[in-house]
Amino acid sequence: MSEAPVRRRSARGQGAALRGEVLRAAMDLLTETGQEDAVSLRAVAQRVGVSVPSIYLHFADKQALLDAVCEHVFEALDQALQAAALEGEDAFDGLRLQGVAYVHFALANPEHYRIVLMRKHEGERADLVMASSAFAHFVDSVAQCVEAGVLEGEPDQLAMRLWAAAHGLAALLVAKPYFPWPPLDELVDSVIRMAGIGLAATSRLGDDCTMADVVERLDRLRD
Amino acid sequence: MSEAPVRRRSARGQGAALRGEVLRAAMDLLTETGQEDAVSLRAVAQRVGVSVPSIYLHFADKQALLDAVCEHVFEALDQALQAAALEGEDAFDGLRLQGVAYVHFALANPEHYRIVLMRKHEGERADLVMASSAFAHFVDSVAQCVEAGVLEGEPDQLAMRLWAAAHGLAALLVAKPYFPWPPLDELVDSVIRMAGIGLAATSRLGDDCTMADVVERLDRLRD
DNA sequence: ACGCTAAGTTAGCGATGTTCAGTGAACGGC
DNA sequence: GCCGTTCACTGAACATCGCTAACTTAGCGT
Repeated sequence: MSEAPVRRRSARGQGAALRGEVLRAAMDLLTETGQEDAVSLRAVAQRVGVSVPSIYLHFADKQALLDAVCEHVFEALDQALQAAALEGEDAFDGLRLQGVAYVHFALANPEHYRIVLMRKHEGERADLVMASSAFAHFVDSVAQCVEAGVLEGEPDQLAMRLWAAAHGLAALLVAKPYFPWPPLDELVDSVIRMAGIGLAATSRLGDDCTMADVVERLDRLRD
Repeated sequence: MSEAPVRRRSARGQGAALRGEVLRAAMDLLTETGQEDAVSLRAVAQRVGVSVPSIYLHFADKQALLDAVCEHVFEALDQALQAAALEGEDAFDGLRLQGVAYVHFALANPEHYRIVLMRKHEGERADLVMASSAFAHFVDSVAQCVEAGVLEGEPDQLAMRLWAAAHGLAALLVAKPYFPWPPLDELVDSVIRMAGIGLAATSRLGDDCTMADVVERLDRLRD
């Protein structure tokens, strides 16, 4: 139960080395246990082979440690999205693939995703999302679709709407894993398409047309 | 600070009365403080004027108490959605209004919403969502749209997709209140319309058409 | 060898969820 | 009128949590 790795004290200038070890221990603990409250400072300290207060030499408090974890997660998410975007046949298809990749990322790292995006972040720590390049890159992708004429409007506003849809599915799947969901791939695909096509339609047809109006127009497309 | 209401012990057969008082105290504490961790068993007990272990006479553990709170919240949400549905001009418009009402409910009861829908519920406690009549009623509303020919497919599947979109926006607004959101009413309206119209389009045009395909068709509707 | 300081520890505080043994009042039976 | 049982509830304690203050140890320059 109790592995005491007997960590050697860092050399004189290398005090910051502990920071990296603590961070990695926290991330590993999170992925292994799969539940946030298993990541106690005592558990992290023991895994590193160090005493608890030593963590405070490099992180202001537990939340700061979790924030650092989140930063790493956001970078990984950013890379996943950028990789997905490149696979698309065109800009709009790239958007779709990013949506799918987004949900899959959340499913692959549920506890990380929860900490980053399902916790209440307020005040100074709130801009973690904005500070990440992931959101900025996604807005860029949306802007490409606007330039291509597929979407119309302000890219950041459009991006938020798509983000909401993707996050909704991701968050529900993470929070309610035992809900009787249909086969995942189908569900993800359908929700992402719904959002993409819905955004294209609403942004191009104007925001003031009624929903019934649009449905009527859809009828004419039937043939 | 410390109000000790000196609660009188319940009469012989009325032991269950305490359950109601504890439940109400927990709900009030949640709405007043606005943060979940302010609802400690000691805080609840003190507010009721009773000792801590007495709570365990009526709730298996703290989570059971929170579950009971959630049950009440779901009932209120159900009523809000049903009231909103009646305002719609038709079934599809009723769906839209339910979406708007859903997000507004979350914004009005952010901490309750978080506990119910943004926490991990697993195992036996997972069916809290399914057990609530709110979801069933919403599926009924979707079914009416299917019967009216506005949507096509299995109502419960369609309902999940709309739920995902609405929840996504609600969850983001609750979790990131300091994010630079655009004006709320516009945002909510646009996301709900995106989902509704997107679902109508994807369900009627078939799931296998490409997104670019649909966009091309939308172009023809321009005039 | 000495001193300074970086690097880390020991001990402890208050708060949390939870459990166990016990207490006092109300009721039924005799 | 007394007794035993049961109901409603309490006091004290445990383990764990985040966090802090005060202390110790190891390594560098001189």
